[in-house]
Amino acid sequence: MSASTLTIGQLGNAAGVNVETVRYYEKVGLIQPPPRSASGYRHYPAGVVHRLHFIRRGRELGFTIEEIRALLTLAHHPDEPCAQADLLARQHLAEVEAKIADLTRMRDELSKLAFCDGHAVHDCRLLDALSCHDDHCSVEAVSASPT
Amino acid sequence: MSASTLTIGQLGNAAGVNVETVRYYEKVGLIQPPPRSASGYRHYPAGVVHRLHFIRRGRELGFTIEEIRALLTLAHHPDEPCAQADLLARQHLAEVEAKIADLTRMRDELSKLAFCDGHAVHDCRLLDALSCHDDHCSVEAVSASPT
DNA sequence: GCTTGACCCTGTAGTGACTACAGGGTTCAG
DNA sequence: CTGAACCCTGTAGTCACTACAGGGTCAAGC
Repeated sequence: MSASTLTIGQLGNAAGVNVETVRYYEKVGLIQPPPRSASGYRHYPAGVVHRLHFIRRGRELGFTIEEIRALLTLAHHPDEPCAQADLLARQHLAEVEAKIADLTRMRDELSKLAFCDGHAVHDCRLLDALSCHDDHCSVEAVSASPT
Repeated sequence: MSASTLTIGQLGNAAGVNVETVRYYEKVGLIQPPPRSASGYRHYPAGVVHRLHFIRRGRELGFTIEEIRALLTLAHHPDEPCAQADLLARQHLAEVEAKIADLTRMRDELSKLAFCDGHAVHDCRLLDALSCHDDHCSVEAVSASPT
């Protein structure tokens, strides 16, 4: 093999990305289909490591594939203003913050009801909290369902 | 229709769950297939509202379908100790906390690099942060890929 | 030259928890 | 009797991979 190119395994190793994932990124168009050897093996120019690394960093920060596609396009036009990249980052930050708020609510509710340490089920705070105590439905209604 | 039973739409309304989702829960075995009318319509006993509500609350707290299945089974045995429900809740709380930690790291990284407000792309902190600055790969390597 | 094991290929199906049709049938009020 | 609102089944789509099945290729050691 040529010294200046990489097999898909070497590329994956270099960028910290699974081989299957590299092929997936090719399929969805995040990386170009590389030249092939006579036997059909992919041979990547070394620069692709950088692109793949960019993609991985983006994923680690929680950007979607589509957002990364947009960011890569922006990165190809270094002289244009980066207002769009800015907007993407702001929107993404807002989404992440919303998810944190969601999970924090969950955590607070969960830690309120954990833990009863071996009571019988009919006293369990968790199962109790999940159940409904309106007049029109009773615990028996749940328990009555056959197993 | 009998006054004591509910159509799937009425059930969904009563428990705050989408009709399609009710059918999905039946398919995966969270709720029993109800009796059908001559024309094939599902007719639910009123108690199912309670069970569906239990499921919805569980989902809101982030439990998976399989966890809810286990909790429902536990709820059917009110005289056994609830150590297992406890364990599920503890594990789930740990997962939620791990997710919060993950997202918080993301948020911190994101808010560090947002926002450059209209600089050109080659100065953009976001794109810069995604890029790699090791010797073996250059920004040109990314920009060189055709669009 | 042959074997062995590590690597590579394609294509498909699975994950979780729904959601969104397509293409029909039923019910009921006006 | 008509039309809207509801119901049915079954399939495919979502997202970002991951896991095969069932092959082919390559390089090193004997």
